Amino acid sequence: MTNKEIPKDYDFSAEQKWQKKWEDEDVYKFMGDGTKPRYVIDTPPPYPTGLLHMGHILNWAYIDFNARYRREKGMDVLFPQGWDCHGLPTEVKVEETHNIKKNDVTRQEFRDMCIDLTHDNISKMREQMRSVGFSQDWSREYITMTPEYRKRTQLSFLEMYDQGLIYQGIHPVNWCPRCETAIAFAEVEYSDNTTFLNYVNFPPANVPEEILANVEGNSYVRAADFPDTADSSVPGVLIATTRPELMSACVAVVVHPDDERYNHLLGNYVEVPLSGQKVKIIADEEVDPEFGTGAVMICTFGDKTDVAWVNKYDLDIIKAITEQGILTDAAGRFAGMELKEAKAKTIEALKEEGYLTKQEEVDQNVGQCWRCKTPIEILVKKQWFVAVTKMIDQIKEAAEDMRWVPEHMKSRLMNWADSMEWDWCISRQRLFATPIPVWYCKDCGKVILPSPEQLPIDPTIDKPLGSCECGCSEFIGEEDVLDTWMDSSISPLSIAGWPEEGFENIFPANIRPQGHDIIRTWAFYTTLRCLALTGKKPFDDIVINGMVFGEDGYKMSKSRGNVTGPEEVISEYGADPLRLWAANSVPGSDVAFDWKDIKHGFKFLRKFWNAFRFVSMHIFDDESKEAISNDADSIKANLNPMDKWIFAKFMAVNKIVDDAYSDYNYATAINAIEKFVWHDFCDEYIEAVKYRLYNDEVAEESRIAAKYTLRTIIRDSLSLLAPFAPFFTEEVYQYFDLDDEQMSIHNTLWPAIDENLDNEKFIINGDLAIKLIGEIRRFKSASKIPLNVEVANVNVYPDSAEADLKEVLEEFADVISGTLKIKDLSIKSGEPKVHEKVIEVEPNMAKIGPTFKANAGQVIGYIKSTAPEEIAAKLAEDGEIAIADGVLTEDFLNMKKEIVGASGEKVDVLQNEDLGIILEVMR
RNA sequence: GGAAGCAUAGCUCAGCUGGGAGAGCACCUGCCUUACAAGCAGGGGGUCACAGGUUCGAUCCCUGUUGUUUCCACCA
Repeated sequence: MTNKEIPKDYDFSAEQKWQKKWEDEDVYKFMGDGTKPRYVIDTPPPYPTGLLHMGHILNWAYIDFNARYRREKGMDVLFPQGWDCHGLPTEVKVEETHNIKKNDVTRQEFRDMCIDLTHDNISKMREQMRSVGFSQDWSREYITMTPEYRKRTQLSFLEMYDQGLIYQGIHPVNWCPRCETAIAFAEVEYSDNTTFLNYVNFPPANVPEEILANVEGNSYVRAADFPDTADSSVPGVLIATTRPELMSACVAVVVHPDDERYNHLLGNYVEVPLSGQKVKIIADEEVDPEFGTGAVMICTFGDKTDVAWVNKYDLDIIKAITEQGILTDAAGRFAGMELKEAKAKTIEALKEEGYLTKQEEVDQNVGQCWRCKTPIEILVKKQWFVAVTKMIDQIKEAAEDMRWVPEHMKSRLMNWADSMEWDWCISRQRLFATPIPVWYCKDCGKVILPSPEQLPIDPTIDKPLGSCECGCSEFIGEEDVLDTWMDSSISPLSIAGWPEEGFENIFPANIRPQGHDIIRTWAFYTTLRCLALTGKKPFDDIVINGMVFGEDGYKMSKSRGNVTGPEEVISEYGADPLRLWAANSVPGSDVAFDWKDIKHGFKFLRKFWNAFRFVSMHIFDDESKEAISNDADSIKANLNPMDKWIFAKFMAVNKIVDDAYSDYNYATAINAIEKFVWHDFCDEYIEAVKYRLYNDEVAEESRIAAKYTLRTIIRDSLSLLAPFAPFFTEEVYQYFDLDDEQMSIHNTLWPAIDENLDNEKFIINGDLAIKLIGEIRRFKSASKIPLNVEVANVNVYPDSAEADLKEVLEEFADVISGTLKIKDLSIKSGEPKVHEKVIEVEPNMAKIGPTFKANAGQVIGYIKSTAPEEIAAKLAEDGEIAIADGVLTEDFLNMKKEIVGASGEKVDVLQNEDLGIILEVMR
């Protein structure tokens, strides 16, 4: 490909060509044959909305960097892609687009529509992922709605049921009246609003003993059993409530045991206004006497505390709300009303009948459905549960055994585990989800499970293989379906092929990348499920990515209008700059999108391209081709000190970048690469090598060594950059002469460290030369001498006290004079004819501190209070100053000197204290 | 109410286990130097939020305060 014209500017429009090449050549194929160490990524299965947003880009960019890096390090990488299909949003979308309600068609028809929509969305997102250059092995794709996946989900249900970890029970559940389904606590989010706290008088009720005897164990007497109506005007207990519409479900009044206002009333009964039941006054420590009136009515159920109290005191349950959020017959005159209406009417009635004494505004934190934002209710329903509370300790242990990046994210999971009070409700009253694989015997009601071979099943359609123990052969299929987290929480098992033989070779995964917003759901549930099903933790490392904010610093949202779509960036700058933006961030922290960063990435690639273009003009000719292919070893013997410098620098950068990639510190990696390529290689090395390429007087060996160095550095730099910029690096790589032209850079290995060139001395020496070059450049710049104009003569006077300095400079003399166009450069011995004057003496804390310890302050005081010249004079005479039980020498000081007087009027004198060098420049 | 993160140059952020602080962008000054002017060379700019403490020495460790973000929480 060397004869090909290399375009003047980098053209990113070829990106898709490379993407196709990679897929055609199966560059990302996971072999799984054990010939290479395996590296398994438990990629998140996104919800198929049909649109990839910046948050996805950030998350997947991290995953892709990691996958590509591990491949370069010789690992067999499994980077699968899954899709978490089931859920309400798709159902809603289907209803919208087909303009139907889910009950207008059969269950199967509705599901089919959901499946079609999901397939469409997946293929859109798959294309977008390709356009960003993500390197999934698409042959390993999984889709949670397919029969194969459902089989696994249902099998996992059966296994956990057999272990007693899944059970059916009557429990309070969080209920979304709009979605008409139970939801898990993890799906409840809280929002602040204000409401009225209503002060309601519960008048005293004198319930006769004989009636109380009939209600033993219960805290309340139904209005029907003791209809005597109390007088609203007689003060009983004043309770404060934000939910007056639930008064009909009140089963007790609770106060703090030490509250003197009420403790004489404990055990007495009061009448609940409007609905008329008589409830007992009981005591509990949880009541805050400071809030409201210090007296609380317990309803079944207004909130989570009610549930706790009902359980604690074994109170009766009055079902006051239907699944649709309508009041039941228990609500008497308010039956059939929606909650909002009932609340208004109740308050009205309380006012009219004289029960309501006061209303005050309070802040409230109300739980709502995370998908539709409808306030949740607590209902008592028969539901399926996973026994989370049995497994808390195991989960915490497993979490301790994982490597969390960043570390502090672990506490989110730990806190969540510790706050777990209820089991995980996994049944949902929806359609588009994995069916719960059970039947009930029509006669005896026994739960009938399918055999594993039968799976997947839909119990509303399929039938059990045999009949029930009781002889009955008619069954009712469970209509409820599973929470979608039941699907996605087996992802690391699914990608490993569980339960098929050999899945242990691919499980646990090496890494779980995910957002911090789903630690309490996905990470938590996955850990739980994998422990239950295999006894093992699901992954070794868990790397958390942050959220993406818009350019204005707020979370990207349509309503705020600060959304930038990835496709917008890609069409303008290509995918690689977008990836570089993602790279330049710290895992776990939130990142703001910024066009400036995109442009910077683009500029870096163009800089790299230009460097390559320059290099390409020299390394693809016959001379270097032949020499390099024939005898690399003898070329290495001829490396000039500048060549050794850039090689040694490269070895150092190689190690830094290698470590950074393996620690997920992508910002460190990209910054190190950029600094090396842009500044060390382009600004310093290329400038210092040009004279060897252009000047015919330079020996051929030197020229070939330069070409070899240029070629190797640029080639190997591509490898460091390849995980970040796969398209760009492939494009450049393909210009190189290859043994196998079809080979992709993404099938090549990480550059090895050359021990002979990994030498810090080369770096130190080269840095010295570069500083000197900079010093003279600065002089030319300040003297308005164009950099390409020749300078007649420069005398260099290295400080004779600095060991080896003269030798090093002599080694670099050619480079220095060649780079700066100095006609005659001499490295002199001895001192120039100038005087030095010490004008400032600064203490060197790094040396004084450890030596003088507690006396350091005294030493510093001396240095600051003594004239610089006096200190210099003493040192010049004795070489040391006795002070504070110690000896102060020049090593402990940073002395700033100035040159006084020059050796001749036509000579400019420069000095560089760092280097210990004085220069005489003759123009 | 509980827990956690963050606070460093005008802006966005780096700063590994304590030894007088860096990058990019922005700004200023030069230069069309045969890869690159969307470039190169040079430059200005910071009591490292505040107050204490440990230490010879703190941007870094400890305590508190303030501000900010996130996660969690039953205040009826």
